[in-house]
Amino acid sequence: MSGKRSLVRSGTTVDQMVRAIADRIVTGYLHPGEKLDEGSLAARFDVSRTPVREALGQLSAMGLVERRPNRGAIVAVITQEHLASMFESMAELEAICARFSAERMTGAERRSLEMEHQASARLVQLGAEEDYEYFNTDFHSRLYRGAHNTHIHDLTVTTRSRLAPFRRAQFMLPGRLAKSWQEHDMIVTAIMRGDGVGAGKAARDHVSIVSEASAVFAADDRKPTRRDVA
Amino acid sequence: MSGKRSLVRSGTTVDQMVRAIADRIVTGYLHPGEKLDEGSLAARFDVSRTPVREALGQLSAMGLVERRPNRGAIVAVITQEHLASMFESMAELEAICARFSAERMTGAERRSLEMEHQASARLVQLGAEEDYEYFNTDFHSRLYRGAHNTHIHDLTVTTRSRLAPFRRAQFMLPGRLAKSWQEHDMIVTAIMRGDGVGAGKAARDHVSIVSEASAVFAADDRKPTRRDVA
DNA sequence: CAGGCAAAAAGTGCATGCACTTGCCTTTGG
DNA sequence: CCAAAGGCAAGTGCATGCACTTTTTGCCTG
Repeated sequence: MSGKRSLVRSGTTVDQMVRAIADRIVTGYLHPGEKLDEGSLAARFDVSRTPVREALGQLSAMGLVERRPNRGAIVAVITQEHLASMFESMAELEAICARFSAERMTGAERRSLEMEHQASARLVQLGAEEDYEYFNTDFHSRLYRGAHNTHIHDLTVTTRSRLAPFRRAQFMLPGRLAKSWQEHDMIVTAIMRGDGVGAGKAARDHVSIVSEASAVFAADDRKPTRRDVA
Repeated sequence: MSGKRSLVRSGTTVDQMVRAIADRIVTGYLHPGEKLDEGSLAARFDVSRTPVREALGQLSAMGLVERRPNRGAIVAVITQEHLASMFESMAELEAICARFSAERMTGAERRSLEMEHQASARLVQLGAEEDYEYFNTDFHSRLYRGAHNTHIHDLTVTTRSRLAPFRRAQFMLPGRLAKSWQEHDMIVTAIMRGDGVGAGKAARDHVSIVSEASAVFAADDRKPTRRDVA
């Protein structure tokens, strides 16, 4: 290939590739079932096929990509059933995190959780979709960290990221901000009074509702739109 | 490298390498912190470094291996804290599986679970450690499958395999077979009567007890024994 | 004799090359 | 006109080579 690398590299090239491709999958820029040609990807990112191959291997280990021996890689196709199972798992994982958070969060964690949560009420009033989404991610991250269990944290984060492409559906639901805030409020309240069971239940319900919304949209999202490269 | 491959290959070479190395880690043949030199591994399995590198990348994505850029790979070192978090997660995951199993297992699944469980009582009487261990694995697999949730199933299986090296400790505990059987019995009974909450609780306790036993042994398991290669 | 430095050795990271597999398209015999 | 065969192009899988980074070694100096 030519001489210069276009991107400034922070980690290794392979890491960059993993992040770049994973990002494109998670954000829905690459669609399930879409072919991932090593050569094209290599050219696209101006690296050789070797790091691309390694990246695809890792993504395949993470479940974001499917690899058929000798037949190339595609963005992992998620069946309706598997999607449902992931949402259900997510609900359970969030429930665990919320329960543990209620039992284990430090005083500082609790205060900061509640403060941020109260502050976010303003975003709801303003209807600031995007800002609220940002807060929402942060809110859930707090629950995951608050569980004080690194492994659950990891499982939850990766499951959540795998669901990301299917969550954007809920954006369109009317009144979802207010509803989401209400549900968060249930969780926060339970956590503040140290009610693990209540927090878990509230968190599970919260995810379940998102899940139902997303599943509806996901169902007719099967158009094979290709938007490959510049 | 020379010409012949020593092993008969079922999948791709990389897959073989992943399995081979993962197996050596999970079975404890390779110790946490042990250096994984690409060249040596390549020579050991008679392949070039390329597939070894890819395998290490995937294992790193799975968390079995740690990779420091430019500084090689080592078998993932699991801190006491992370180990505890994995056991705790395992307890929760098993609880979910048991709960779902109680609610969702088909008639056939329930019958076969109970039959096998009853049959295993004989292994306890005989003190057939190894056979019981085999049954035990099968028993838990049934719970994971019985949950009818592929994602939870996957999370549980991979977490379990990551804990495998630390579970062998419990082998030495006296009277553990009978105790384990009793605990299984609690789970089975709850499942048979469709008591999800009860099954979950019983499963959680079951794992917690194993966890405590293992943690004790794991604590003084830090000797850096090397048994590299032939 | 410890500390530090430089050169060599070891080992990683990526690019490239080639053999092989797969999919497709053409051709040919029925 | 269809089906099987064959060949071609595209693409994957692995080996090898080289540049670069880290680690080690051996020597020198204070």
